[in-house]
Amino acid sequence: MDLEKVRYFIRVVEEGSVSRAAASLNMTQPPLSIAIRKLEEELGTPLFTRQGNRLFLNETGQYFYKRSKELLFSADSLRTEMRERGLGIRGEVTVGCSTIANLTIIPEVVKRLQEQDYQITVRVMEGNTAYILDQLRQHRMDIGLIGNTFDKADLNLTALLTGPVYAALPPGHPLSDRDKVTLDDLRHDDFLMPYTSIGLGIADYILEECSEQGFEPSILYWGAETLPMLEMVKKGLGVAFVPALLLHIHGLDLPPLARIDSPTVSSKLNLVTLKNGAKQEAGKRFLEVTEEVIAELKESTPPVIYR
DNA sequence: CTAAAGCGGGAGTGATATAA
DNA sequence: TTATATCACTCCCGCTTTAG
Repeated sequence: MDLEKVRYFIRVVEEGSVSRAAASLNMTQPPLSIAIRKLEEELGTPLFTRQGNRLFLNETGQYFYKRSKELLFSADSLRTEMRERGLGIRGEVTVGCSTIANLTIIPEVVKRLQEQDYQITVRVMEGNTAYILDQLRQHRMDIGLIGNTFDKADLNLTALLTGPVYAALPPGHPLSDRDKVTLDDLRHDDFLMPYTSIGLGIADYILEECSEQGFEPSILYWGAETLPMLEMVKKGLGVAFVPALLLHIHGLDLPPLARIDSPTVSSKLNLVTLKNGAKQEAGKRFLEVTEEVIAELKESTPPVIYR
């Protein structure tokens, strides 16, 4: 069904005459008469009853008029929606990230998108690097924010943030009043290590640094998530290692933290996308805002007070 | 493979027939 | 007289064919 014909029909109904409708549409009467007849033929039912040379909208026509108005309204909405999608004002973006990124960066990004009147739905899927890469490759995810660094032929990796790593110290630890510590200071502690599934992560840098300082740490636990490890620290089970980003989470009850004083031990946040993935405008907008949030994060002082 | 030519159909115009 | 239907015609757009 041709929307143009439907538009013509509506005009004929609203003007009450084919001739007047033709004049208001800046055309002559014949094609409009033909358009109405073709529409009736296509629908298989008359929309008007004809008395001599006059048209009167019949019951079917009245119903069709109501539905036509809805149809055109819907078509207009669709047009606007598609235009806004094209401009990146509207759309959906699926992001994979760690719990920490989801607690720090994502809320601020969503807040700004809302403040700027973007109608972008952000779908967040928390998970480890392997899960995020898998979802990206299956086109179920547009953007990944991950801590690990790696080199994969089909993926683009961009560094967004590099910061220090903090050692979370158990209650009563002799170094708990220190601002910074070296790994050598912790050589007799049990380590709770963040597991790296793919590429290089915090644990790899720690192991490398320990090796340089001539010892092999006692690893009590390997875990994928930081927050459970912090609970283990509070129970006095060992020392955990957390990225600087953690300090930007509001309202966490953290154990004493001391910065690891080392050039090699760092925490990163990388952006990962599929190299040949479709770049939709909503995704680009999300990234712009994310980069803005991260730039401000670098400048800001973490809200967490630690010793 | 690309660009021009050819072709057909749809939509429009103006003139006119037709009906109340 | 007025409004719709029909006819012959033009124009334009998009598709197919053809030539280089």
